Amino acid sequence: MGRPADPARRERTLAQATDYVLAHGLAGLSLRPLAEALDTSPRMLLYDFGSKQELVAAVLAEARRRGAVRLAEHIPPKTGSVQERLRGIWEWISADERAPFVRLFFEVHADGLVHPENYPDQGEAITDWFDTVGATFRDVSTGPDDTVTSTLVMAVVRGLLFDLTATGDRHRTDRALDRFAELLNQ
Amino acid sequence: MGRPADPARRERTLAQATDYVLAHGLAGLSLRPLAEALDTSPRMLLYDFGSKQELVAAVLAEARRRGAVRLAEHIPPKTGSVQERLRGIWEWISADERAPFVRLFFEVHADGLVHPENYPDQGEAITDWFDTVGATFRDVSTGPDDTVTSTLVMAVVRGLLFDLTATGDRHRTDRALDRFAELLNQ
DNA sequence: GAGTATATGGTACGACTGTTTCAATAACGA
DNA sequence: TCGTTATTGAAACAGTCGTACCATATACTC
Repeated sequence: MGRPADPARRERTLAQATDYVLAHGLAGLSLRPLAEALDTSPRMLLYDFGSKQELVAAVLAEARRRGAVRLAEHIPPKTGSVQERLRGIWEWISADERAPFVRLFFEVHADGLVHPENYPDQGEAITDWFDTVGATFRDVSTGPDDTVTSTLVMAVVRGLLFDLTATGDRHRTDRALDRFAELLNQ
Repeated sequence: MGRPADPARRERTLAQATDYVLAHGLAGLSLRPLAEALDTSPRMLLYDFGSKQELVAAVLAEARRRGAVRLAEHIPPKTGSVQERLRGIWEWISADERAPFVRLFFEVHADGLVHPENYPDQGEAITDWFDTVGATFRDVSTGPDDTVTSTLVMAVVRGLLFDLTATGDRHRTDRALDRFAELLNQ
């Protein structure tokens, strides 16, 4: 008996908080401004999530979940040349719409380097994509469980994303990716 | 007349502060703990640097200066194969001794994505190395002012550094670099 | 209605932040 | 010694932070 719990509220708050973090970043996140933007109170945020740390963990999990869904929607077809598939991934992940995700991705990585204890599953964020990427570039892989090709492809993508977000030079980064595609194809 | 100024104190403090930031990171930097570790006071830090923001700017400039010096000392020789030169750069920059620099590098980049106004010369941190890298890999460049090869090489290095710092998997990242060297050599 | 569990608002605590203010000290030239 | 400038200490200011406490309101069963 008693008033029934409303789990939907927590989920709604989590979704909005994730939007907020994607828009404003993780670094300066503070409960009071966040609560105000979400039309709630710090009191309720702690009531639903226990502590700021748990709230952040939930937000990051939700962001990762969203990213995985979008990636699944965009799995490049196995048809086409290596260049086409690589360009497909690059164009998708380097598009302006993905900028908030990319920014949060870099932010979490940097924070994890200073406070590794807060990110016990940081390695997964890297290796999670290997199955997908490895399957996509099976024809240029060295074998069935070739993690090296996936590692290199993702390193190029992340490294160029790093460059692009820092310099904004899309032309140069696009051409560098094309160059890599050519090398990979030989 | 009057007591003579002591510019050496500011430089000494700057050097120690740079050590501290390299050791502890930029994110949680606070004047009081910093001052205590440097055996001085917040009062003196502001006296010498004006504000925390200017202090941070000075520390980052100093860190960049140190990095440039170390890189200059380690310019890989133009002799040897592409693999050897690439491995030389990778082994140097991915060594444990460089970890504080790498960490600060990623931290500054991430913070710059959230607060671009604080890092007006962020692009330089990327393009600065192009002359050196381009000269080192002139034999695999497409021309005298080929920025694409430099961009790609540095992207691979940064991307693999990202992977290595997140997963700690040195074997896999080392092999990925070798794979890239093979591709580049053809 | 009573009983009960969930959901909130308001407020204050203790710790921290960068920075300022005021005063005192130290080292020089004259 | 005196004037002058550089240096330094102690304390306070105004703000923010995450969080805890206490009361109250709400929605349900019986």
